[in-house]
Amino acid sequence: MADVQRRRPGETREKLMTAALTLVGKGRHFASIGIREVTRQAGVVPTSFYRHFRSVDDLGLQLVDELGLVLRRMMREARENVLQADKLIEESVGIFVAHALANRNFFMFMAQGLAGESRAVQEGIRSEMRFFASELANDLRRLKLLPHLSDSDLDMTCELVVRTVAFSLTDILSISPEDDYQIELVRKRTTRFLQLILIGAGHWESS
Amino acid sequence: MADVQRRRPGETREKLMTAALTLVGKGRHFASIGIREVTRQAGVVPTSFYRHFRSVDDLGLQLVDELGLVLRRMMREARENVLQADKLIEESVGIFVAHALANRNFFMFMAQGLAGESRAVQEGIRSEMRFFASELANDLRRLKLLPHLSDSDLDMTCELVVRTVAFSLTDILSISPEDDYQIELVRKRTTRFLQLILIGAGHWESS
DNA sequence: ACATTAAGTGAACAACTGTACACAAGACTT
DNA sequence: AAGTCTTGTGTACAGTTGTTCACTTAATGT
Repeated sequence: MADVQRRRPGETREKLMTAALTLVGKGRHFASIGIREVTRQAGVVPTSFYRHFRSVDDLGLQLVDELGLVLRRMMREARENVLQADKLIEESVGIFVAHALANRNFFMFMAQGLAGESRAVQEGIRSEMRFFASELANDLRRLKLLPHLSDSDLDMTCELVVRTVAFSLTDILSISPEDDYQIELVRKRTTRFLQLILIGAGHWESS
Repeated sequence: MADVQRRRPGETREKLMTAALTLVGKGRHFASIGIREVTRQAGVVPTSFYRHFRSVDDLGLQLVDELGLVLRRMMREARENVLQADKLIEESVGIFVAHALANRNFFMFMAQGLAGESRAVQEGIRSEMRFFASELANDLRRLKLLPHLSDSDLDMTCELVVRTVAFSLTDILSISPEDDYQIELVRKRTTRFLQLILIGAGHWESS
């Protein structure tokens, strides 16, 4: 009945994934979302879900993959726009905040997943963060900043940077997106956090 | 029927709260826990729940209060045992890790709540962290460490310290509690994070 | 000593959940 | 042109959920 199957392939799949993100964006926690709820939000019959995902956790895993793409886009933009080293931190934080606001639902999913129910999702997000940190370390190495640090100390520093920024996510996401003033506060504070860390790294002595 | 009401007052209430924590400890996310599930775990009839809590979120709020007590106990122990300033970080991290392992469920609840479903719980945990950070700042002020920092810069530093430690929670809690080796790794890494931050604070110039 | 309250119980119900099954029709392969 | 695969649909069902209600009994206050 109705119009069946004149959609482009993968459309329902996308609809289901964005539906899940939408629910998360509305304040629901991913762990408490059910199959019927997602399909309802997506405007699809519950059975359709199984055509694309084994379970909600499975959908979560595929969301992590897409999250990886979002993070890579952000990284690329940062690399293109951050030119002078002296404004490096400020600009990077700015780009991060902008992306966090633009992809609010995605980053909410990320923040939730760090202590979420599914071990696999948890590990996936953690792994994305590690990747991000190692890329950051490569960039800093290439730019010859912090040249006195050993590789492992540089890795440690970048790990700490990434964690600090990730924690700021929970700040940003708990603010109403229109509250520019609060957002600005978080931006400044995060910048100072990173400055503090990099000053520490500058004076760190790799034994 | 059965033996009714020869328990001491508040016993069922406690049973319900520990039941919720137990479920969290078993890997469930707090946001996905229902009333019936809690009462089942507590060995109590579903209706009893309403005698003590309005909803699961309400129970969560009361858990946050108890979490505050746990954190204060930890703080006290740290204050009593950390004597020489040079081992301050190492010992503090050690005490933290020990408490995280001893009160695993509580700290899991805390980690979950930071990006949880209930706004109130979220704000509660955040507020506990702020309190902790400000107490830490007071201690550092009293000990005359970092005397060159302005009050607000010291606050910022302590905030960063607390966040870093809190993030380590997700590391610790994702490790099997018997895996001493991995725990030791997290302990060492967290210690280095804090050392890096404090070195940064040592060279920070409050404008 | 008696009335009130606090804290427990069991039965009931409508709403919702995940999942299985049989079916339809466009898309792809040969 | 015919057959297979993929994707979407509707129906069905047993199990679970939150919540209400009427009840019992120990504890408490006067």
